Order: sequence, then structure tokens, then C-alpha cells
Amino acid sequence: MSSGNVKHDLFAQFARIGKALSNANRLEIIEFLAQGERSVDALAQIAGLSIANTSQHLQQLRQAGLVTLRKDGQRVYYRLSGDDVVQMLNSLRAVADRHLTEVAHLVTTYLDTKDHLEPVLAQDLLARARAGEVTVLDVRPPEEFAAGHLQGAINIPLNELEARLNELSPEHEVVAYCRGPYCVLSYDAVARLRERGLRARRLQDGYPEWKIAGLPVES
Amino acid sequence: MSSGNVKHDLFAQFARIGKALSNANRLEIIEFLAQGERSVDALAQIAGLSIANTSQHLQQLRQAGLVTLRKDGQRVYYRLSGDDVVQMLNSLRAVADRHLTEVAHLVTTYLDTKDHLEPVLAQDLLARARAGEVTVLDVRPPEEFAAGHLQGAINIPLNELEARLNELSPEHEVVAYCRGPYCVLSYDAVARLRERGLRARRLQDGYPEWKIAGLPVES
DNA sequence: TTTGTATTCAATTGATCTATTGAATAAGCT
DNA sequence: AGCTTATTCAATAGATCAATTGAATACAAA
Repeated sequence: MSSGNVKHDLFAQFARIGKALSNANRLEIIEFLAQGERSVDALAQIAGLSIANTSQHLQQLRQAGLVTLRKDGQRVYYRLSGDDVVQMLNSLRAVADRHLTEVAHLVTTYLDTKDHLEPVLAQDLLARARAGEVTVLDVRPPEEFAAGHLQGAINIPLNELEARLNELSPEHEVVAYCRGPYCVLSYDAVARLRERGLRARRLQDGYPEWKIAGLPVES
Repeated sequence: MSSGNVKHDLFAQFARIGKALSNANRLEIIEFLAQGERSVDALAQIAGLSIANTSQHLQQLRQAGLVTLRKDGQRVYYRLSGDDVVQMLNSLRAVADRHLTEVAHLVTTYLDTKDHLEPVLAQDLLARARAGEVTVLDVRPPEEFAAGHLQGAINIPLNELEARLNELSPEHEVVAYCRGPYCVLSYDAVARLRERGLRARRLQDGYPEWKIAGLPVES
């Protein structure tokens, strides 16, 4: 094999990763798995896809080396192959955010109307949480919270937020977070909290990024 | 538009980037453009593609926001939209390297046989070049060298290396680099230099990574 | 104005991808 | 053993992609 061909073969392998990332449903599945290991049916439910379709997408991700599996009885559990997969997804998202006007438009039109304030940086949140100045609110579903969350965070899934507002102290600002930098749940939570007169802001990224940064987590 | 839909729309936009990265020829074009701006016909030549095919791929990259263009007379010049595109490509390559056995196999079988030594880190090369201990050798084609190169590097394109060996001092170790971390040219150069009794190693990454790291460049 | 050159556009063909459907496989329970 | 459940496999139809071809467009030179 000549040098020219090995280069093209290498790039063909790199393109396999690009292919795995070329479908919206698969990107969402990656983000869900970044919260922790899940079974196929759990993923299918949260992604709103059929089990067969979810399984097909997982096979694609697996062939691209992005996920691994373990079996437990009837169930098969998938997880990401490493933190580098999350970092790659975030790199891709940052590029899209910077260079695709449609992304900026969606963010401006639908996300920024819910929270136009600057998000809180992870290091700032860490300091303020340690000083007891803020309430750290995880708005993901409880299974995701159980798989891992920011140290000291409390879990109120978004759909329970209205009913459980009394659990939040009006004395403390609330910093809400969820699955990643574009997670709509935390935007919605912030908007609702503010409607009820609470001071609320969003963490800049989500649980996966906090964990990868080596900041304190619990499970 | 409900929250569920804005999330899916956002992920559809992210998937557009994945699509742009799902073809080997387009990935190669990105790496070529990371060396500096090029015209369509120059890209077509170096990529070994027809002009029409190259143009089509460039339109795909442009629609994905990854490249921009300027016109100069009859010619159209393309460049990457930002350094973040290179960083994203490198993130993708690192994931492939870590998780796709085929990549490891290609590297082991065809690249490591040419250079099984550890590559030189950028910071180490910078220090040693400043101390005058090494010769920094750029083995890319001259147009790429002219667009930008490591400060103090000399340019001997790979296909001229045999004829210009006398330009390299046997007293100094040679550190060769080219377009990126998987650039076959520098592997070939190192192998040839060693065959002729010179001490030679490879830089870990390429010119684009050196530049992005803020290290000294010239053009 | 005519000719030449660089690039894009549009159409075509064959390849590949995605969601769906239902069968097949594997595991658990009675 | 029979029934249930979770997942994968295989086939299908429609959508999308990639390379090629030749026409169209834009620019330059004589």
C-alpha cells in the first residue's frame, strides 16, 4: 500500500465517525448516554423513538466505536466509549454555534427568550455552592440524577417543578443545570422560577462537562 | 414551537456538521485548507479529484459553515471558517484513534514502521529550536510552506528530499513536520533521513496545531 | 467580439441511509 | 413446556448522497 492510499484509508476511517454524527437522533442518544449508562428501551422512551429504530442507531454508534454495551439478563445497557466522545460532540456543537446562522437563530428565538442572562461558569458555581450561597438544581429525570450529579445538587425534574417550588429557598439564588450546553430543560426551569419571583440562573454546561472537568460529583 | 421541537431542530443543525464530516475527501480538503487558503483547482490537484467534484464538496462544506470564500478575478479561494474547525477535526481524529481498531491497525502497519519513535512535543521543539539544537524541516509542498510555517523551519518537499540532503547538517537532529498528526509525508521523510544516517524525528502534530497553540510562525 | 479559463450548476446513475415492519433470538417466569 | 419481554436482525420503500458529465456563468486576454 502506497503512502497516498494509507492516508485515504485513514481519512475513510475518520469519516466513519462523521457518519455516526450525521443524524440528529444519534446525537441526542449520545447526549442521553453522556448522563450515564441506559438500556435500549429506556433510551427509546426518552428519545421518543421505537425500540427497533433506537437499536439500529445504537448499532451504528457501536460500529463507529462510540458506544459499548453490557448485557444483564434480558436487558442490554449501552454507555459511551469515553469522555472524549462528549468532548468531540461539544466541539462539533461549538463549531455549529459559531458558524451556522440557523443555530444562532434557534438559540436567540427560543432559548434566549427564556434566559437572556449570562450562564454561570462551572468554577464560579463551585465556589458559590461551597460558600452556601446558591441552590444547585438538577432538572433532569431522576434516573439520570441517580447515575451522577453535581455534588450537593437537589433533583427536581422539570415536570415537577411547579408542584415542588416550596422546596427551594427564596433566600438563595438557584442555579439550574441539565444534560449539556443546549439542554432546554434548564432554560425552561429558569424561566419558570423567575416567573415565581425566585432568582435563577443556568449553569453554562451540563453534568457531563462538569464531571469531565474533574469537579465534584455524587451518585 | 415546543421545547421538544427546538431541541430536535438544534440537533438537526448539529447533524449538518456531522454530515459535512462524513466523507473522506471532504476531511482531506479540510486538512489541506488548514495549511492556508487555496483555490478550487489547486485543491483539486492536490486532492486528486476533478474540479467539478472538488467544487461540489466545497459547496457542502460551505453550506455547513466550515469554509468561506473570496473571489479574485476568475479564481475562487476557499479557507476554513476558523481554527475551531481544525480543533474539531482533531477531536474527531483522536476519538477514531482511540476507539476504532482499524485506525490503530493502519497506524501500526503503515506509519509506525516508518517511525516508531515517540514524536517530539511542540513545546520541546520550540525550546530546542531556540537553542539551535535541531533543524526544523517542513516537508509540505512549497505553496503550503509559503502560506505559513514554523518559525525558522526550512522547506524541503518530500519529493525533493533525496536530492537536497546536503542542505541538512548531520550535526543536528532533524525534526520533520507537515499537515497534521496523521500526515504521511513526515513519516516518510523521517524514514528516509534515517536510512541516510541522519538523526530524525517527527513533530507530534502539524503546522495548523502549532499555529493554533500560539507558537511562533512565519509566512 | 471572440476565445480561453475557472468555477458552478443541474441532471443522472448507482450507492448508501433511515424508519418501519415483522421475524428471529435470548432471557426470565410460571 | 409455554408464554412474556427485550433486543437484534433482515427486508423494504423512500430519501439522500457521491461521482460524473456537460452546460452555464463569470472573468481575462487578445
